[in-house]
Amino acid sequence: MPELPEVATVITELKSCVLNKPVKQVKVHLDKVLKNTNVKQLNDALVNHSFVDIKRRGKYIIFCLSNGLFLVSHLRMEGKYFFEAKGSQFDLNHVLVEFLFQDCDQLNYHDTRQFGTFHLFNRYQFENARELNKLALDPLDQEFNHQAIFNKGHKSNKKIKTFILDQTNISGIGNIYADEILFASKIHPETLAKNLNLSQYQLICQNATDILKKAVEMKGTTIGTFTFKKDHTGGYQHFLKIHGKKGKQCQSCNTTIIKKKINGRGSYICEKCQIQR
DNA sequence: CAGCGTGTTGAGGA
DNA sequence: TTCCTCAACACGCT
Repeated sequence: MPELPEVATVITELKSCVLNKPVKQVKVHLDKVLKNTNVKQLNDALVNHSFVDIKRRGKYIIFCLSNGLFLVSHLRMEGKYFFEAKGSQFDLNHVLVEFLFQDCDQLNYHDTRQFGTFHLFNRYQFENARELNKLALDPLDQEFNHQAIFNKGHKSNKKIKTFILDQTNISGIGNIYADEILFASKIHPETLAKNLNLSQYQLICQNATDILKKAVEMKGTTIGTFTFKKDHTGGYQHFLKIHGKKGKQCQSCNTTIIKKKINGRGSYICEKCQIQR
C-alpha cells in the first residue's frame, strides 16, 4: 500500500487523533514485528507517556515520545493503522499491535502479510540507525536536486526504474509512482541509469516532485483494498495514467499499454511514448 | 490450482 | 569490496 504520499497521509491522520494522549498498555499479537525490542520494553517505553509528534523519513513513520524515545514504524506492503474511538466495535483479525490509551481510545496496527516492522530507539540509536541514515532525500525535500541524483545515476548499471526505486538513491518512490514518473518523463523504465543525461534526470526529478506533491494533496492512491481509515480512500487513483492500465489506450498517443516484469516488479509501459534507448 | 502483489533485505554470484 | 539480482517473507485475491 504505502509509498510516500500514502505514508504522509497516514501521518496526517494519526496526528489528528493520537497526539498527547498517555498510553495505558501496548498489546502485541505477533512478536516478530518488533525488530529490536520486545513487549516488555515497548510497554516500559510507552506506558504513561504519549506521542508528542509524528514525522516521516522516506516511507518510515517516526513516533516521537514524550520521554525522548522514538518508535519507528514501516508499513511495508500492507500495514495499516486503524484508530478506534472509545467504545467502538472492531475486529482483531490481522491486528498485530494494539496501542491502548488511558482515555480508552485505541490505535490498532493491522497487517495481513505481517511484513511491517517496529523499532524502538533512544536518541543516540535513532540518530545512528542504519535503516534511516542510508535513505536518500525524497522528492518533496527542499534540498532534493537532480544534480546529486545524476551524479549517482550516471555511474549505475541498473535500469532506471530499479534505480529510482532504490531508497538510497531517492526515498519515497514505490512501484506505482515509479511507473507514473517515468511515463510522465517519456523514459522507458529499462533504460540504463548511466545512459540518461543531466536534463533527463532533471525531468525525472521534476516529475517526481510534481506527482508526489499532487498525490499527497489527493491523500494518496487506493488500489485494491487499501484504506488508511476504513471509510476513506485516496483520490490519486483517478489520476494514474499508466500503472495498472495494461490493455488500455495511452492517453497521449492511443497505443495499447503493455505490462512486463522489470527486476521482479510489474511495470506498465507505453512503448511509443517511452522510447527505449 | 497457479500466479500475483503498494517493500525491503540478505544471500550469493560476478 | 562493491555492485547487482533474486528469493524470501505471508496471505488474500484473481
